[in-house]
Amino acid sequence: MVKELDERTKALPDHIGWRLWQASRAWQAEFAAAMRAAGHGWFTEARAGLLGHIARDGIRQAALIDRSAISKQAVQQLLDGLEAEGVVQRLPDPRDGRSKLVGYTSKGLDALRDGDRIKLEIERRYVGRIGHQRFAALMDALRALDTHLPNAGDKDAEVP
Amino acid sequence: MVKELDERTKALPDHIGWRLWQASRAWQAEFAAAMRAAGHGWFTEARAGLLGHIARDGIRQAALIDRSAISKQAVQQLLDGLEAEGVVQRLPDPRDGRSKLVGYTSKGLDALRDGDRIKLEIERRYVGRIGHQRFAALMDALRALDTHLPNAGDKDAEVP
DNA sequence: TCCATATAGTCAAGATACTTGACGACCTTT
DNA sequence: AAAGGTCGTCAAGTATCTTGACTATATGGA
Repeated sequence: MVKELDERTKALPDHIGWRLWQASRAWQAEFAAAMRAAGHGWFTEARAGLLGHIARDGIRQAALIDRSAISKQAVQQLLDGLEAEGVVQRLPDPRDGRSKLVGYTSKGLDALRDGDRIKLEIERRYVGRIGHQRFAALMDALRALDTHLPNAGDKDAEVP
Repeated sequence: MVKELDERTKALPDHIGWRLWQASRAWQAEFAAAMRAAGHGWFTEARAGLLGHIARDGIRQAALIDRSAISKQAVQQLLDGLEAEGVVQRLPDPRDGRSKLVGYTSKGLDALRDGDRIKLEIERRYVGRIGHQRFAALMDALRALDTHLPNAGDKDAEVP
């Protein structure tokens, strides 16, 4: 009946949202730490979320805003930071005077390569922990869910 | 070969971390929106993350700090906000003059009840989307992973 | 062609959610 | 009772994200 032990062994929430949140945060933290340890000190979880939407061959900034679940101003500020770090660059779109094309610098592409390696390492560790079968089932279920988020700054996002 | 269409159909990342992140963010957004719609306007995702660690019968603040993956000052500030909203209350620990016991007010317990209902609704929708079997496999794999995070402000968290 | 309207990006200001550092109050151990 | 650890707090700063207002460019009719 020791109170201290009680508190440490007390049951945590055990529903899908909680489990997803815990797993996601743990993965992000592990990945970001490994990236920073690999020499990419500019790497943060917020920036990672944005970079995930930027294909290797670049993307129009407006399309990036569409895909991200954050406001266009937030995207802009993150891009400002990434550009200042020399990870991405914004070039004028020759086909549209309003538009900017967001692409990686060579520094950015280097980071992507390290990121791919780290992802595989983490994945291997996960497979080791829960087995191939469970891991495959996890990916399968997550793909089937195919969740997507509305854009924060977009008032009409609810209308299908 | 329309560029616009290309950008919208271009493949997103498809690794475990990305999928977890997308699923987690979508769940959180859905849950928080439903909570606010249910009259709990004070509900935010950051606060939700903390409340998840507070059992119905309360917890010592120090234990809460232990469990959360954020600094003790962050926990404190979130508690300050929740206390100001009348959701939780901090009482002195009769057994330790330094310690505070964090517990729910009746308003907080009301929110927990609504939260439980909303969780089940979302879960039902997920099961409808991917089927019982996939959903069970998802929960099973996430439980097996049993991820946990180190505390941010704790320098010695790495030492086992 | 010219105007109305929509789209792309930016600038500015502010809120929220964190961080590190310093500190006072209390407990425990010797 | 003195030393050192734990618990909570105060203060200040940073990163991330929001809303609002604005400019420049494109588009689609009248």
